[in-house]
Amino acid sequence: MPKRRILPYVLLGLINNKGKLSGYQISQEFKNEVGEFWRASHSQIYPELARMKEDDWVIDQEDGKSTYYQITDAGHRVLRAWMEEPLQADEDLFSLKMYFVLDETDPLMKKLISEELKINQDKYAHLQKRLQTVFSNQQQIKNNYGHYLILTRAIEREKNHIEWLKRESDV
Amino acid sequence: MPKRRILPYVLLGLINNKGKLSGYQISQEFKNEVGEFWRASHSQIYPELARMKEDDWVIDQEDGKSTYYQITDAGHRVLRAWMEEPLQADEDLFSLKMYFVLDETDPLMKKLISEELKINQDKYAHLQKRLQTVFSNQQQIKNNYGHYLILTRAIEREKNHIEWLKRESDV
DNA sequence: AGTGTCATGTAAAATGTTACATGATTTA
DNA sequence: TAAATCATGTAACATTTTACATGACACT
Repeated sequence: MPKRRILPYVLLGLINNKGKLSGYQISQEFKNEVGEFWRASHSQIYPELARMKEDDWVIDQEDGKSTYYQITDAGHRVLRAWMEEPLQADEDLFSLKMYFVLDETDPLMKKLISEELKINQDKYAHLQKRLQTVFSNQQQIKNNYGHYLILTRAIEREKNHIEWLKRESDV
Repeated sequence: MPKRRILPYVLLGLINNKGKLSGYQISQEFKNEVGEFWRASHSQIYPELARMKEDDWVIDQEDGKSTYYQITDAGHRVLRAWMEEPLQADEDLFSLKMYFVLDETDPLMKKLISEELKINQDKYAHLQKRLQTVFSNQQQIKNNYGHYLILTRAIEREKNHIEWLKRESDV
């Protein structure tokens, strides 16, 4: 199975979040929070926007200086379908998809949190087991201290993330 | 400036960590912790190992079944030089480089921690400022709740990471 | 007049993924 | 004996980055 592309959905999500955006504005958006999860250069953005227009996911309007893109109904459906695809452990799309949820009462919010919680609880258990098997004595810690540090740190980070997810799912 | 490749250093680091590894073993290593920070398919690994052998970063020895690679003195110097390059805010190589530090007393350990601390303190301050500017009233939170959530979460995550780094730098 | 930013686009190069291939060995 | 895993390699395809290009406009 070929790996699904992410870029078009990111562009769609950004355009949807802001109402309308030009290619240049999108490239600037990647300097903000969304850039933590996904980045794209302008040489990817402009051709991608053209493809999305071809597919009628967006419509464009020029104002002489810039070309602005707005999402269509078809684009909305495509974006929504992507956002509702279940999270996969190896894709790490939680924050990105969450970023595109606008309304606090959208049930997708709770769905994303519970899926992410499940994934992270499994990951936490896995890391705990790894710690036991890889570092069963002091000598192994001493000889691979960096590995030990990042593994214990990963466990702490997962624990922290799980606590936050639980807090949020109870709101 | 062309972006430096990471893959050869990862392979070098893994080989150095384990003493000797075959291409297949390296591909299996990516299922473990290091896979959190970097991944490569076997179709990347084998040609890359061949290139590294060409450059005398590694030497190979076949045992009929597998080809094992060991790091050379030249390879050691290349790996060390890469590990000692200062961390950059946009590269996120802290955990990966840390993973390749074997000895608890290696001064590189403290260096990496202090560089990462500096980067993350700046990032923390930046995120705090973003929160103030982007979400200055309740309405903005309500209309972009996902963005608000991941931003506040990012701040908490940075805070947690900074605390851990401070704890480790005092050890 | 020169630098920086806005704004868009294409081309070339590098990098990465998936598919195609093969053969040995191990396990059920 | 069939399926799974070990083990390596190449080819085709997809994606991303960097470089090349252009022109307007604002600021100093």
